[in-house]
Amino acid sequence: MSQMQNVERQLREMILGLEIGPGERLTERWIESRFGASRTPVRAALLRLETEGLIGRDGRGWTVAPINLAELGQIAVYREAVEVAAVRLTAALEDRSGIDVIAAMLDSCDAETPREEWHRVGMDFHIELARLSGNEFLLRAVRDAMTRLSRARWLEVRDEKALGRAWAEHHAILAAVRSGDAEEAARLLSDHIAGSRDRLVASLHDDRRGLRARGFAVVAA
Amino acid sequence: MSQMQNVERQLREMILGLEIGPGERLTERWIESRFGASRTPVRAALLRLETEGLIGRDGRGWTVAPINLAELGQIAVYREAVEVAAVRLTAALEDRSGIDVIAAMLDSCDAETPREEWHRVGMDFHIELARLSGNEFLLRAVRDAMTRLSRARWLEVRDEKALGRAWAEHHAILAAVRSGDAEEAARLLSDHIAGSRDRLVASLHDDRRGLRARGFAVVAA
DNA sequence: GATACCATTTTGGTATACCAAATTGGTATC
DNA sequence: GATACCAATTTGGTATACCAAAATGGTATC
Repeated sequence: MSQMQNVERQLREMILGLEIGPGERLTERWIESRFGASRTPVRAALLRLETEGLIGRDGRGWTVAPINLAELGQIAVYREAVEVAAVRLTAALEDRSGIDVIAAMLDSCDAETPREEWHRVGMDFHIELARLSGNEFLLRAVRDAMTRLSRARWLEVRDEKALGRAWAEHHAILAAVRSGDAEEAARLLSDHIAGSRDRLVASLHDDRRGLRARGFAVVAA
Repeated sequence: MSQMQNVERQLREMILGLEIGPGERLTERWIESRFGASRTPVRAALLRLETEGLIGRDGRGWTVAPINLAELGQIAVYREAVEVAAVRLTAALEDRSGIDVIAAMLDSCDAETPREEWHRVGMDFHIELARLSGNEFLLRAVRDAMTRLSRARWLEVRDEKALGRAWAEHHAILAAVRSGDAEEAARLLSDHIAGSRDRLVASLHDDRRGLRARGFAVVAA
């Protein structure tokens, strides 16, 4: 594990965990002193985070990517395309063992589970489902999309009922995959993604003043 | 245009143009002397090319990505997902002017057009069609897929008849988009991509000995 | 030929100096 | 307050030195 990878991982965690907020300036010298690394691995880490869309350029300097409401809609279209393609492949597979693993992962979440874990499992459901497709490009696309959505999903106000509904939808998708019904799985997944996007955009839009009050950059376009 | 961007652009061109062949070793010091740059911008350029899938790691060193026949199949599935999603969005648009630009681009190719231009326009057709969708993620996915396919498509043995057929398919897709028939456009595009993949894989598989004789790394998995 | 050993060379990770470009903050003027 | 000017500071692009890890090639042995 090189220094570069360490810095990249830690920065990613700080950004996704909102310790460094959307829109914040990032300077190489700050990162160096923060992580006790020299400029070379820091710069390499920044380059990699840039390609993940977590940071971008502001003039010459670096900033953390803002929460972009318009982008959420575009990502939803993108994820629907790649996730549905993946779930069709997965539903055609004979080996169902991977589905059981995912179901167990979903079931590991209960009333005692911390919110962070619910958040992670909710995203991993999609990533792991795509992994079962065996298509590396679809997997990477889904993982990329979930990373880009991670902060927004975390900021979304969700109650127990919403979580319960999402989990029920997850299970329904798994059931369709398990029974080899690719059309049904695709339809359920499409609906799930669309519903998820609508609730997400509405929640963040309603709460944008509150988010901005916390210093987060929230942009509409 | 920084040194890093210059090195990245030139390296990409050399790789896509097969001046540096699939599987070849790349060392930072060679690149430095080749382009008269120092290590820092060279390393940054390498990192970026790595995320584009054009180069990868061989142990600690760098190599140009091989021609991977299995990957071609996976990319085809991926491109179908994202290109079809994009063409559906585009077919729903009221503004058809972008379609005319693409049609004109296709028509710019004739018997006098050098092969390089046919190659570029053939790929740009897909990229520009995706651009019309207005979805940045779909556009980037299509561009990424075409970049990864570029070398293989160049190496594919194609005669005038094959090119003519591909161009007719391009025009048919455009016509469906122009008439707002998203289903027809999606179907035609899917068929086009599947046909294209089958011919590509078959051509490269048939010619793999010849390619290896040229020093190109061609792998099946 | 195959294998082991070892000295030498190569290579990528890192640290740091230098410098131009950009930013910031203070001051003056209206 | 708004605007202009400018010195000081900050910041990222680049160059280069250092070093550990990896690779290479020669030699010895079976």
